Amino acid sequence: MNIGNVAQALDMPAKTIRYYESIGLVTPKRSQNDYRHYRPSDVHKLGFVGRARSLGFSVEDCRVLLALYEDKDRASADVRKLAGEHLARIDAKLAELATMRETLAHLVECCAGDTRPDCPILADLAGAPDAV
Amino acid sequence: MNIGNVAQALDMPAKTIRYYESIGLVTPKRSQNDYRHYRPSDVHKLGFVGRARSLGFSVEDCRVLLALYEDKDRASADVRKLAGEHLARIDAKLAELATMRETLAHLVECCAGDTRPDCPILADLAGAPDAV
DNA sequence: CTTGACCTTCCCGTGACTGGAACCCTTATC
DNA sequence: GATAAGGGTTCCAGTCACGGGAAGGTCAAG
Repeated sequence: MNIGNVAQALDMPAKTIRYYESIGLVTPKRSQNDYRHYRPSDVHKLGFVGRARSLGFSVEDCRVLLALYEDKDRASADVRKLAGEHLARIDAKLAELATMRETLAHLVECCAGDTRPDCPILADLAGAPDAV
Repeated sequence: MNIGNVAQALDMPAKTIRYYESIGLVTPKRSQNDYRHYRPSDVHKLGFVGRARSLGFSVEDCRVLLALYEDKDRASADVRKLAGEHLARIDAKLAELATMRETLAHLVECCAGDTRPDCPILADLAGAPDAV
């Protein structure tokens, strides 16, 4: 398969696939005309990476996950550790975003949102300590 | 105030403050020795930006918010619109993260995490359709 | 006078791509 | 045979919001 077909099949930009090759993540063979030639196993790996990315794993995590996937003697504990750490990061991010959301939602609610200039959002950002 | 004092007072890296100047966000005067000299109003603006950033606003949003803050004839609706859009982005991100978290937490739970190689996390990433 | 803590500018690196330029290969059509 | 469309290739620059670190100027204390 050429890069375009792979891109279409996996719904992944060709640019991204080339990027993954540039960092040595999935390296296809080349045809005589220098086109990238993806075998089914390459396509499979790219799909793997795509799914891991959609779960929020970093590309470097994907590299490790791929290596574990290829290693038939892996310990599942290694995978779970990686995934658990990632889960913790997600939870931290969720908590951070939830806090932001609370504050922001409250401020938006309190703002009249009309033609008058008075605005509790700006007042808060300016450092007013009046927690309404 | 010199940049170091401001950095300490606002708990904001000096590098960040210099960066804000480099993009024209908060521009201090200079002393004779070419040191940056921050007046109280500059410090206030930096604090404003810091709080807006901590609510997740982009630096460009901060620029707009600062302009609105300085404009005594602003309409609060403009501020609320900006904040509302940002709130929507946060909600979208929250939803995305929550979905990730669900999937990941489920997979982590299902993984034995021992010395055996069998791992539902890898199986899922590999594209196995067995939703346990 | 020297030491150490500041400050300055400048440039490179981050993560994970995306956009675009300039150019090559293949196939179909006129 | 020329040409145009639609692939592919490389490389370079930009994104966002800084952070690290080098090379050097300035200032207050001992």
